[in-house]
Amino acid sequence: MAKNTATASRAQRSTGDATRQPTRRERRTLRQEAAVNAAFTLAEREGVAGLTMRRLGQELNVDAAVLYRLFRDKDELLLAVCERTIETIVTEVGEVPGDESWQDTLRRIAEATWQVQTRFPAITTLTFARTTGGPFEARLVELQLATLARSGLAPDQAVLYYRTFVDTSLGLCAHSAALSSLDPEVQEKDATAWTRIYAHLPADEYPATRAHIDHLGSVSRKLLYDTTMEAVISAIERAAAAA
Amino acid sequence: MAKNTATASRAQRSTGDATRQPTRRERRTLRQEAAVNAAFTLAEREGVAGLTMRRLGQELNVDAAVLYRLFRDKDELLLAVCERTIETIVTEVGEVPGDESWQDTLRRIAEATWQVQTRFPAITTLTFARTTGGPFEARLVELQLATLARSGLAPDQAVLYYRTFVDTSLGLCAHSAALSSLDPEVQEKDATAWTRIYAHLPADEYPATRAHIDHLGSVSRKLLYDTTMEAVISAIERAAAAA
DNA sequence: CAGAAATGACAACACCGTTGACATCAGTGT
DNA sequence: ACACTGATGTCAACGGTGTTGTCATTTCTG
Repeated sequence: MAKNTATASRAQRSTGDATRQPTRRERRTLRQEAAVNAAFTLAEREGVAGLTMRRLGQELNVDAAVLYRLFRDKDELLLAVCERTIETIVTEVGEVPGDESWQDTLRRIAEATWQVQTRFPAITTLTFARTTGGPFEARLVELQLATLARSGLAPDQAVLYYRTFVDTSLGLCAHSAALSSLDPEVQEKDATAWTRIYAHLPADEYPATRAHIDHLGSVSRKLLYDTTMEAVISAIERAAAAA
Repeated sequence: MAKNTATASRAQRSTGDATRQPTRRERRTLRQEAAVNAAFTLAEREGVAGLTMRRLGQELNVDAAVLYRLFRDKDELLLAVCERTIETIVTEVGEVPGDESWQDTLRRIAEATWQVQTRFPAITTLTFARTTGGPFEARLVELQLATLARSGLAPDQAVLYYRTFVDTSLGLCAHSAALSSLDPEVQEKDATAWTRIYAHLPADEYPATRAHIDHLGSVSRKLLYDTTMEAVISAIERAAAAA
């Protein structure tokens, strides 16, 4: 009997009957998603150090111990947050037109990754080096490998340049996110370091620094990112042409 | 009179008379350097989370409170550690032969950065996004700008590609270091994810992943790093040729 | 309707960064 | 030689962290 009702309500869920109250299991995942949502808003509002289990509980009007019934520990919560981030990237990438060149598809992915990093720097800092093994991660990997394959590279080369592309993008996004996640005062100090410190170095010992001092402060992180990703795409083009 | 003795002992220090006991100020910097040294060994032995003020004090056979007389807070200690890391990189770069091409000098710098990151992944993870404003950082910036200038790029372009080079190198090194700094069990999980998860995806929905599965596990991080840095150097070459 | 499962609140543990109070010792000026 | 000032070290404490266990209460199920 128990099995029947469970099966029934699960079948019901797939029909989308909204009047029926959700199963226990459904409630559980609903609450997990609520926790992930709250983690996003909390981390971006309070910074990297502000995302603690107690404050997350506060955000959900619930004791922190409850979170340990939804996630084994904080790390598992972060993995769920990470998977959600990847989902956001996949959504941001959207549909790839059939006639789009593989170069433009890579550009589209790089742009989506950057946009998401810009929107959630604290989350990016906390999760950029993790692997979720979740469905959205798998979809993104598939899209990237399929795109690289379109360049005509042999499988081993395609994999090499896939990882080059991904890790370069991730590394730069994480770097930018880490800078955005520092204390505002430290951030200000770093930003003005060029004019505060480097402009006053002795010109005889630091001629190159002096010669370039006017331009050092005015390179935007986005321009830098685009320049690097174009360099990687060019490298892939040349490797594909050689094959 | 007080001033005279102070001046005397400082002059003495510069003469290198080892029999004389050090000034208070010298003792202070000696202890600071000892703390930085201990921070390195402790962080690499116990991991990122193992570098705490209390344990660092233990390592030095001293109460943790003493450290707050050497550094204002943990962040200032980390900045000192970071400057020391840069010093290590500068040392690793060594003397640049006068007839070396600017490309090879960039390769030399990239290699040194990678080597140091490999040696101290935990420290790299803790400090990669910081700016010290210290003397070794200034020297490294000067060397890199001077090298970029040798390519013949105009100052604004030289600065753009200098930052592209640096941030790409730093981002990739930090990414690698972060992976090396995860719990060994998590690290193992991530490393085997390709065969554990991706090899069992349905082939009809994930054809590209399936087609490349044999190669996915066998890309070394160093090869990936070298590939990216060569891509950046090629981009600089093309930009220089266009100018 | 009784029993089992889920949920929630609370206290507690060990550890963290950081600060303040106090004792001790070394070096200096008179 | 002595008093004194400043550096050094020890200890306890504060508020915070991740995490676990206990216990009551609610909710679902057989």
